[in-house]
Amino acid sequence: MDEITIVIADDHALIRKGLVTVLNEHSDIKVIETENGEEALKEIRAHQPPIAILDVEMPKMTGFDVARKVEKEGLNTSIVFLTMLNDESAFNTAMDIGIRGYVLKENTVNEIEDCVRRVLSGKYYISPELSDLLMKRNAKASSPSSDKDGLHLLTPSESTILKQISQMKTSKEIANNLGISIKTVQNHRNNICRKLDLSGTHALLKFAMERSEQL
Amino acid sequence: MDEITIVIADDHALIRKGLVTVLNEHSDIKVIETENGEEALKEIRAHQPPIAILDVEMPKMTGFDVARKVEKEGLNTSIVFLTMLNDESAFNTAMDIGIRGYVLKENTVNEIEDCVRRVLSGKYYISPELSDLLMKRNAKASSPSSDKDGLHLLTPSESTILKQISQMKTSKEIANNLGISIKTVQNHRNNICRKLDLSGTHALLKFAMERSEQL
DNA sequence: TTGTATCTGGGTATAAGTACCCAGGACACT
DNA sequence: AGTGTCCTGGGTACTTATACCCAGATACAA
Repeated sequence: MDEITIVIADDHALIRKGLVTVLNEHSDIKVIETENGEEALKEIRAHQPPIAILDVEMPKMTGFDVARKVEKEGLNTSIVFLTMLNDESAFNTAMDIGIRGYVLKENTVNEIEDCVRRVLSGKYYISPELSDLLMKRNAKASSPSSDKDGLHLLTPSESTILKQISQMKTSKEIANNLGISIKTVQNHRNNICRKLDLSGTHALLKFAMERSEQL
Repeated sequence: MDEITIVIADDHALIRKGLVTVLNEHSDIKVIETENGEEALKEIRAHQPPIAILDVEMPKMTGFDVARKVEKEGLNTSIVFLTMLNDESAFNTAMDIGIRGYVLKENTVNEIEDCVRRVLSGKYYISPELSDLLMKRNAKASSPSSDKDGLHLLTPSESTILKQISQMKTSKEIANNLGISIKTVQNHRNNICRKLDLSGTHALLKFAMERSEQL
């Protein structure tokens, strides 16, 4: 099997030591130690490891800062947070960024292996202590149907077309489906953009896909 | 401290034995053993314990059947499922019923105490193995995710760019984020299209958005 | 009737994505 | 030293989407 590189970052030497010890029990894992966010980001950029385990509270750059950078640059590295704090807003922020693992330091030794294995296979690992935070998010994410956007001011034709846009159909395809001119469809698109106050490249497509379930 | 009653239900004597042993380490817990769903429901009705730990696969009534009854009758008992199966639809059904804990049998010994403690204090406990199922629930209609496409033949740069495409970033934005030329990004896009055998308008964008979870 | 909304099409312009062409430099492997 | 891959850029073309302009037809209400 190929050797796996893992970048770890924590400003406490003792915790780094523990992490390295646990991870090194697997001969196919190579650990790169760093002790602050800047170093971590540098190593992640250089090696693009499949996983980076980051302390949240670090000097120079926090784990959040690093994770946002990694996400923004689209680096091919899954981020796992390691933290002492069971904090709801921090957790939610982490989930929004797209963190793949969230482990509390209290039970690191038992969980870290599981976590790494699962994240490596493309899954998530959230410490059970955070299950109820996850449930809360879950509840929030499924419930809101707030119609605070201007969907209601769309005409029937516009709604029909918006629905098809959300299915990633092109104007040409929509025109064929509806038996009308491409130009008409394009005009409708433009009107929808104005009504919904959308501008920019693919803004409409983006909007349509995000709300595809409400259409 | 008041004594706590816990009803457990499992048709395997060995598992019952193990559960009782673990729970009895706390002198303030009184365990009521049952070996099928009907018995369990009867005991739950009679004692209304704060927690009942139910095997999912049981004769007479399954754990699901019992949980639905408990929920429907408004009994004051939190249900924890204990199961061998890491099954998505079963998990989702359990969450819809309102189960408070979901523990896989593989790691019961280590987790069951935590689980009981957390559920007793009104929280949830979901085995970390199920974290990604929980994540999927608030993400939308997850795809089959049978990853047999050519994602593996993408180079690191291509993967990086594909990830950003899935976030609906334009080539110009991606170029800015990565500090390279728009032309380079466009070339990468084209190469990705060829490798993944994609053709047609916005085929790449479509692909990227559909697989955004796997990137 | 007049006015408004809606659907329908056309024109024009710019920005972005797809689809090819090309070449130099960096790096690893033989 | 050569081979190959990868990243990097440039050129060209065609298609599509956004963003405006315009006008005729229909239907409905003041």
